[in-house]
Amino acid sequence: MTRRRAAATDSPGPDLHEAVGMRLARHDYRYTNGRRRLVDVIAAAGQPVTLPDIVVAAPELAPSSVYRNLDVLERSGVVDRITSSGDHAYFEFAEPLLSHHHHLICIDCGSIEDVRLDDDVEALVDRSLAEAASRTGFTPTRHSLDLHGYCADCA
Amino acid sequence: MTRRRAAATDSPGPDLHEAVGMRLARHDYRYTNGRRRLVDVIAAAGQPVTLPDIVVAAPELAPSSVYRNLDVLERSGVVDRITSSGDHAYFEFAEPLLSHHHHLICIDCGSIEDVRLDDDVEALVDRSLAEAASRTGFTPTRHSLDLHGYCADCA
DNA sequence: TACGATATTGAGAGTAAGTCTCACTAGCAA
DNA sequence: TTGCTAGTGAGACTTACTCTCAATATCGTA
Repeated sequence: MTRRRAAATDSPGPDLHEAVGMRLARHDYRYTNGRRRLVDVIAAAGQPVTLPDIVVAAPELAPSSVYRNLDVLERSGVVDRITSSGDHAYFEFAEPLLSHHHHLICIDCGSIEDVRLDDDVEALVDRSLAEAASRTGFTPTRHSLDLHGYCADCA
Repeated sequence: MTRRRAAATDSPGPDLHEAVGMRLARHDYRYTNGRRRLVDVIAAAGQPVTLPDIVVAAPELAPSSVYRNLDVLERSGVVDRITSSGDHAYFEFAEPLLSHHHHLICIDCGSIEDVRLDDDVEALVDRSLAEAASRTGFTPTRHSLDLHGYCADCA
């Protein structure tokens, strides 16, 4: 409600679309108009979005296509899927399209907000986790450090 | 497959049932036979379980009752729900019934394994998160630090 | 122990997030 | 332009989970 990662209303720079296009091409996917529009909506939101958020912001996008394209974007490393306890999954840009951060997840209304930590904390967490994972033969790709509780509205 | 939190096959001590019973009573819930059986199954698994896991282990439990009782146990602070990208939600005992730990989540098969970190890492993470949360008016109840990647079987 | 009030149970119907199908269209290579 | 393949969209479909309601178990009280 209060914070925005950046100016949320203006269109993203050409660099974002270029980066997305390259990731899609690397996986032999085309960067169609519908996918470009979807990327625009996610960028404009400036925070994790659900499918209803997307189709409200861009009613011309067919829900079935949005679901399919979110899957394509996830496979291409453009988008991360966040599954909270709410009804819908949330989506936001993956690293490094979005700088590393974490989430404040409201266990009442299910809303998700972004938060960032100090670099040295991140480094320590990564080292500790990598060490613990290697003991069990696990190959990590990313970590998610989320805080569960009540948002300002639900407290 | 390899690790077990404790002897997984024998029945839990009376202290677990006592602790669960107290938490239920605090929320005006009864500790019925079905709920006791459900707690037994979760304890015997020694790792996060899904609804199919539960009804396979205890076919006498009706799925609708298991869902309802998992909800009751979650409200009472007995159980935590873990929503991964897989089809089913996972459930395991909440703290302090189970000591603080984190998860290795396989992004291929959806399996979830437990892992523990050093206390000083935990303390640092908690301090950093609490500080970041207080800035936005968020009231934290717990944190979840999960590692996403490929398990030994899917790597 | 018996009884009354109420929480819980279980079978099945219902809900809805997300996936699949398939005819049609857009994008790319030659 | 032409042919081939990837992408689209409307709607049917799947299924994890919730809701309903009559039957039953549990608990406090006498």
